[in-house]
Amino acid sequence: MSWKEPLKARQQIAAEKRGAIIREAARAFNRRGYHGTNLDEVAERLGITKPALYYYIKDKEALLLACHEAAIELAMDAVARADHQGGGADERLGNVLRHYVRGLTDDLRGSVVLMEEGALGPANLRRLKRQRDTYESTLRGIVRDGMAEGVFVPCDEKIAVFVILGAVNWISKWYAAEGPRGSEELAEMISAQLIRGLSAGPTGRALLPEFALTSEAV
Amino acid sequence: MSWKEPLKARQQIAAEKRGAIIREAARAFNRRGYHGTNLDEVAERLGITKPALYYYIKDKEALLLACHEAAIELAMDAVARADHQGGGADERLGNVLRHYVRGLTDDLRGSVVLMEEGALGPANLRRLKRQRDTYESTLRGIVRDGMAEGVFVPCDEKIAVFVILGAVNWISKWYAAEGPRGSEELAEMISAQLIRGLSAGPTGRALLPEFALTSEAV
Amino acid sequence: MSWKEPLKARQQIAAEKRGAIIREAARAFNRRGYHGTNLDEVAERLGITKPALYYYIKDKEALLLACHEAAIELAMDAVARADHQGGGADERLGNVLRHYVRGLTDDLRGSVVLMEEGALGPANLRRLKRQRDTYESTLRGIVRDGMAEGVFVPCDEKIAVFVILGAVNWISKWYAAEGPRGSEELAEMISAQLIRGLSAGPTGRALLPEFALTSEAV
Amino acid sequence: MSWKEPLKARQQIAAEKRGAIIREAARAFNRRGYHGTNLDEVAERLGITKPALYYYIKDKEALLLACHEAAIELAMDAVARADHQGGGADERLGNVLRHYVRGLTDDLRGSVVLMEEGALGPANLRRLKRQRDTYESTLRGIVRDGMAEGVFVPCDEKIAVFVILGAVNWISKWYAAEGPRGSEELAEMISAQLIRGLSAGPTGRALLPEFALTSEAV
DNA sequence: AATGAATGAGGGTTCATTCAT
DNA sequence: TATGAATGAACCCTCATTCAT
Repeated sequence: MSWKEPLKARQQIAAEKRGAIIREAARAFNRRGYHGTNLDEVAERLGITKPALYYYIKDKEALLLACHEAAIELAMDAVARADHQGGGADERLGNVLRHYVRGLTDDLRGSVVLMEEGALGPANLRRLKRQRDTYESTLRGIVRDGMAEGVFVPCDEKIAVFVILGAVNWISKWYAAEGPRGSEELAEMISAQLIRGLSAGPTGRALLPEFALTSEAV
Repeated sequence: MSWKEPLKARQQIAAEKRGAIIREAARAFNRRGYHGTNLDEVAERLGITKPALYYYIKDKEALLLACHEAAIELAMDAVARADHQGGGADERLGNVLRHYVRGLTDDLRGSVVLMEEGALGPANLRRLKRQRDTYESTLRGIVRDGMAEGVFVPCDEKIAVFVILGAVNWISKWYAAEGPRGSEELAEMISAQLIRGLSAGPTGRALLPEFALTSEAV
Repeated sequence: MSWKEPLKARQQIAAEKRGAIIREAARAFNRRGYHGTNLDEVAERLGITKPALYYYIKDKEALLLACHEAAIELAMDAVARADHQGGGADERLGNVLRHYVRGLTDDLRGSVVLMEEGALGPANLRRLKRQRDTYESTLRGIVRDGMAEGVFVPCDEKIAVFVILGAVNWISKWYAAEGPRGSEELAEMISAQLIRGLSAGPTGRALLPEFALTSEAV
Repeated sequence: MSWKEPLKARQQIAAEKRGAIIREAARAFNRRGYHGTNLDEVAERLGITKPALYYYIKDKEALLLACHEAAIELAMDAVARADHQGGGADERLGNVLRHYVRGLTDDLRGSVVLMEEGALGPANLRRLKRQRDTYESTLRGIVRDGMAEGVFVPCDEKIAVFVILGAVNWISKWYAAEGPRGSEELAEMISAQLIRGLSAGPTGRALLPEFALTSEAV
C-alpha cells in the first residue's frame, strides 16, 4: 500500500513478540514463582535465547511488572464491561467475575497476581498496590451496594471480597486448557458459586436460569 | 528425678527449636516464595546463624517439606474433627473449613500450599501430591454427599472444591494477626460464605443462627 | 594470655586478608583498569575463589572505593608528615613527594588514582572528588607559598600541580619492584626533578646536597 | 569535472567519518577506559547506530589500535619537527614537548596512551611497544645529550623521561578545552616546567624570554 | 551505507551448603 | 551446639559482534 507498510508491520511484529514474552513469563511466574523462574527457560520456550529477551524488556522485574499490569488491566476491564451491562449488584458482580474468569482462562493474560514480597522494587510496588487497592475497593463497593439492595447477605465486605479474589486468583493453579470444561462454562460455574455465597434470597438459580440447566447436567 | 530427665528436656528443647524454625520458614516462604526466601533471613529472625539451621534440618527442601506436611496435617486434622462432630454434609463441610481456617490463622502453620512448582524434588512431590489428592477427594466426597442429600446445589464437585480451596489458601496472603477480626470470627465468616455458595436451600443463616447476628453487627 | 586472644587473632587475620585483597585489587585495577579487571583473576592470585572475596567486600565498587581511600590516605599522610618536618615551601613539597613516592613504591598501597568515569556511583564519586580536591588544594597552597617566598618560579599553581601529580601517578605504570632502584632512591630522584621544575634559584642541588652526589653517581 | 570526482569525494567522506569515529572513541577510552567504554555510546554520540561502526572499523580493538597509532604518530611527529628546528638538547626537548602538548590539546588525538593492559592482542601489543620504546629511547637520547652538553643536570635518563611522560600523559585527565588556558600557552607552561626540572644552569627563563613575561603575567 | 534483531561469551553477585573449630 | 569462613553452582545482565534486509 504505502512505503510505511513494512515499518508498521515490523513494529507490530515486535509488539506481538513482546506480548508473547509477557504471556510466557506470566505462565512461568505463576507456576514457579518469580524467583523460581529463570529467564533461560522462558526464552527457550519461546525459541529464542535469553539475551534476546533483553531486546524487548529492560529487566526481569520489568517483565513481572508488565505481567501485573496485564492482570490489573484485565480486572479493570472486567469491571468496566460489567458496569456497561448494568443490572443489580448481584448481576454486576457476577458479570465482573464471568468476564474476569473468561479472560483469565482464555488468554492466560494477567494470571500473575500472586505477589511475592521482595520481587518488585519499592516504586513499582507502591504503584501496583495503589491500582490493586482501587480494584478491590470497587469490588467492595459492589458488595456494599448488594447489601443495601438486600440482594446480598450482610457481611464484612472486605473479607467477602478477599474470599472471592482468592477463589478466582487460584484458578491459574489448577486450570488446564485441555480440561473438559470450556472457559465460558467455567466462568459461569465459578461466578455462580461465588455470587451464591453472598446472595440473600433463594439461591442464585433465579439469576442464571439458562445456566442452571447446564449446571445440573454436569 | 532420674538421669534421663535432662536428656528428655534436651530433646524437647531441640524439637521446639525445630518447630520454631519450621514456623518461621513457613512465614517466609509464604511471603517471599520458596526461592525468594534465603536462609540467612530466616536464621536472623530466629536469632541464630545460618549454619545453625543445618543442625536441625537437612535441607532447604526438607524445610519446605516440613511446612507442607504441617499444612496437610492441619487439613486432615480438620477433616477428622469434623467427621467426629457428624451432621449433614453442609454442616460437616462447614466444620472442616472452620477448623482449618482457625488452625491457619492461629498458628500460621501450613500456610504454604505447594505454590511453586519445581521447589520439591520428584519423590517428595509425588508423596505430597498423593496426600493432597486424598484430601481433595475427601472434600469432593462431602460435596457429593451434600448434593445427594439435597442440601447442596447440583454442581461440578471438582470445581466447587477448587473454588473453596482457592479462597482458603489465599487467606495467608491477606490475613494479619493484628487485624480487627479474631481467628474464630474469621473462620465463621469465611466458612459461612463458602458453604452458602453451595447450599441449595435458603441461605446458610439457618445453620449458624448465633453467628448471623454478630455478622449483621459488624 | 587471655580468653579473648583467639578472637582478636581472628579479627586481625580477617583484617589482614581484607588488606591483601585491597592491595591485590589495586594492583589489578591499576594495570588493567577497573572494567578490565575481573574478580576471578584477583581471587585466583590470592589463592581463593571469587565468592570468598564477597565475604570481605560488598562489591566490586566497594573494592575500588577502598583502593581510592587508601590512595588518598597515603597522600594525606605524606602531607601531614611533611608539615611536621617543616621547612621552606620547596623543602615541604619535596618532602611530600618523597613520602608519597616511597609509600607508593613500598607497599603498592593506593596506587589507584586513575579515575575511570562511570566506575564509582555518584555518591562515592562526589565524596572522593571532594577529598581529592582538598588534597590538590593543599599542594597548590604549598606552591603558592613557594612563589611568595621566592623559592618557586612564578607559575600557574594549578597547572604546576597537575604536572607534578601526573608524573607521580604515572609511576605505577612503570615501576617494578625488582628494578635496580630502591624505593628510597627513586623517591629522591623523582622529587628532586619535580621540585627543580618549580625552583626559582640555582638548581635544586643546594637543597639536597647529599643527594646530588648520589644522583651524579648513577 | 570527471566521473571520478564523486568517487573521490565518497572516499574522502568515508575517511573523515572514520577519523571522527576514532576521535570520539579516543575521547571515550580516555574517560571511561577501554573496557568501560561501550560502542553504543560512541555510536550514539556520533549520531549513528552501533552496527554502522562496523562498516568503518573491524573491531573494538582495531579502534583502540588506531587511537594508539594516532598518539604515536603525534609523538613521532613532535620529535621530527623538533629535530628540524635544531638547537641544544634543552631546546630540542622543549620543542618536542611543546609540539606534543599542543597536538594533544588541539585535536585531543592520541590521548590514550596504553593505559590498560590486556586490551590489545599480543601481536598489536608487541608492535606498539616497539614503537613506544623507540620513542622513549629517542627522548632518553636527548636527555643524555643534554647531560653531555652540560645543560641538563646529571640524572638517570630513564627515570627522568618517565617523569616527563607521566606529566604529559596525564594531561588528558584534567585538560578541558573550555578552560582559561589556550593550548599554546599550556604547552609553553608545561614544557617550561619539565625542562626546568632537568636544567643544570639558572632556570629556564633564559630559554624562553618572551614567554617568561607572559608566565609572570598569569 | 545503515539498521533491527539476535547471539555467545563473559562477568558480577547471590546463596545453599559444607567444614574445621 | 554453634560459628566463621569458604565454595560451587546458578542466574541476571551486558556487550561486542554478526546477519538479513
